[in-house]
Amino acid sequence: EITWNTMLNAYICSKNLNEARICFDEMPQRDIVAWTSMVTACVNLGNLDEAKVLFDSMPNKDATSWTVILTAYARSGDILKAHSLFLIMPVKDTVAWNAMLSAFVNAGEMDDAKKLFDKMPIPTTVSWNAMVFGYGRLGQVSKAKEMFDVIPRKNLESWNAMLGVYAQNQGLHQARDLFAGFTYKPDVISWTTMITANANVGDLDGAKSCFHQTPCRNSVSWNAMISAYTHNRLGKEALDFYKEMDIEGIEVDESTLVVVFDACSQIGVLKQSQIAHSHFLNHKCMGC
RNA sequence: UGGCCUAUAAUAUU
Repeated sequence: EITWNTMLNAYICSKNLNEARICFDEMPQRDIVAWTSMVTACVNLGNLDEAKVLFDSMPNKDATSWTVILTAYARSGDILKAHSLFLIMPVKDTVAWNAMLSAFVNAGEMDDAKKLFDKMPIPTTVSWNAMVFGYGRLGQVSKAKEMFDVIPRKNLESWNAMLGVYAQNQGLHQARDLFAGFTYKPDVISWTTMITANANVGDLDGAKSCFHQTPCRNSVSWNAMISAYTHNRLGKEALDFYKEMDIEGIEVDESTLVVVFDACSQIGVLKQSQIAHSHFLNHKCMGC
């Protein structure tokens, strides 16, 4: 049963829904995990309607399966549907509460989010983190900070979330202070956030310094640095950085292409075509 | 073996 599920997941991971479905149909017995995996697969491939049909035909459902479909509707923008699913699901565990909370948060509905948060039987660090993030999104930095300050057991994500609030609201000095007081070793996300915090107020030297201090730099670090330049209308510097990325053999992703395209629009036509050419070559090798 | 929070880009909202 577990090996069947492992096989099913292998098909799902390779985005091979048809094979997954055949595997699913041929399984001697389909447990709740197999059903939920299939629903998740449909959701992840953007097929919400099919996911709902599958969900409705599940012989039994637990909090996990309800949460999958709830989150799917929330992400599709149908917050009302998500909420009605939340109301009718028979057993709500902490993850389900957090999923509904994030649904409100991502919709920018912080009043609803706060009401739900206050009603949560067992708020977790994830719940507080979501609230911090949500206030920050709306530019309510002080509210975010008040929430952050009362998180009983902060994890690294809590610190990163608060750092992100400052970064997105032009609070470079506050970001620096917070960063200096981290009780965890900053990870690549913390550092990328610091790059953005600097870039958002035009401090490119600061951004570059953070970039160079980043341990285990990944594509996102590079993308952040390239866009630091483009946001400050420095297309040439952005493209120089991209070339460096290319030389270092860092994997280019869709964000890289978008950012570099932006940089191209800031420079001359001749260079644009050269860059476009090398992008094309890189693009052909992606996703292998 | 399946579901929730934090980084870069775009989009939407402001």
